[in-house]
Amino acid sequence: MPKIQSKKNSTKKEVIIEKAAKLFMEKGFGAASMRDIAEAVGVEAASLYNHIQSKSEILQTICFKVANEFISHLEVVEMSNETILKKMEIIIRFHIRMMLDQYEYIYISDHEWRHLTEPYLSNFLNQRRSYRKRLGDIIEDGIQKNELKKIDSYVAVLTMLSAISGIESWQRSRKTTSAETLESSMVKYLIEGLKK
Amino acid sequence: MPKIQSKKNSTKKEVIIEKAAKLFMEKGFGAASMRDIAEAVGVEAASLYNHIQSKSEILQTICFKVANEFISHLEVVEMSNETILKKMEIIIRFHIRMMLDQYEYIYISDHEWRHLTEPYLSNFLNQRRSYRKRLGDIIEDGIQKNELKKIDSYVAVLTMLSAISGIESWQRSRKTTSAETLESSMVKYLIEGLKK
DNA sequence: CGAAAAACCTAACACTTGTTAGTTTTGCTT
DNA sequence: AAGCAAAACTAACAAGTGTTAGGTTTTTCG
Repeated sequence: MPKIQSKKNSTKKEVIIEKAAKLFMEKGFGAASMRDIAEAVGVEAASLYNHIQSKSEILQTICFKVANEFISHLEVVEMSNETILKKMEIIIRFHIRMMLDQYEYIYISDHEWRHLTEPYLSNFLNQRRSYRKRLGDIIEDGIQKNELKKIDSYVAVLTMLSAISGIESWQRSRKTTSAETLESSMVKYLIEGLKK
Repeated sequence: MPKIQSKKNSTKKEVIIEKAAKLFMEKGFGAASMRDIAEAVGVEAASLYNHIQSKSEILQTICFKVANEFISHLEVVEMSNETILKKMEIIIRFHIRMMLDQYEYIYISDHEWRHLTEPYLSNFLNQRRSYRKRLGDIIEDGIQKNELKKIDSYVAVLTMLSAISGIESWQRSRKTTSAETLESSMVKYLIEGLKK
């Protein structure tokens, strides 16, 4: 029977990854040491290796967990019977929500993937390229159906995605700008620039 | 008389910073070692210290060079007699151009500033906050003058800036998407979402 | 040329890195 | 209470970190 940890119904491995994520975000993957992570978990560095195989594995877990969530969601949207505009809105909202709910994981997957080692690095980049391609296809579909402004679909995808994933610096002013304001304002900005 | 280096009319210090920038971008500030930088310059690690004071100084130089360029430009735009919409377009175009011309420096200033040490870190963050505030003020001015859509100005600034600074991944597909296409498509996207 | 200055080199420092080995403690099941 | 496995510990490793000291070569310039 799998070992279940005290708090939060989470494995110790999950606790380690969670604490590591926070540190990777604050100091960067390279600058956050195993001893830092161990201290955050409340244990000696060597003890971490009872639960994980390497520092790299932590980064891999985080990056692919995020990638898989986005790909799964995209699959659902692609299959759905919504208008193109609605599809785009759904995707944008999903990205913003992910950013708000799982800020640290998303941040790491966005900024620290460079430190992945092969073959994980290539794998990750392939998945990302494919995701963007499929998003671009949706937009081109929308242009052809005359639902969207005529715009370079690749640039539009990049603009959209980076606009959303750059909300990092918003995080600390959560008090002055609520999540709802952020989401609705951003959707408004990003969608009304697309609508014909 | 100041020492002038062989190629490109640049000081050796500038060469070091240039090479370091490339490495900081590829591997991150923490993972790029002085010995890596030295090798790129074609010299031993210790010799670097004839031209710079520390690894930190390189990062500081890059971050504040970028910050100053943006602030200077903003000052000019603020003083000008353009419409608000035109002002925003000028700023957006400037950001995109900077991204294309000085990709490495901008990338580092955007992503590696976390590794600045005090008091430079606080200083940098203050400058950034002030820049965004002033950009937000322009937008609010535009809303009041009925030139722009009614939108949360802070969210708009963040959306705009992060959309632009996230073009990192575009860099390697320069062949398929020209700089002109990128700039015009992006301006179209970002401006027409603002125009009333 | 000859001297001063600038730039470079080798060697070393004190410290941190990820990780392994071997041992001891913890906590559950019989 | 005994036994067993999981998980913690201490100690150490080889390699890499930024940086300094001191000596040697190269460049500059009168």
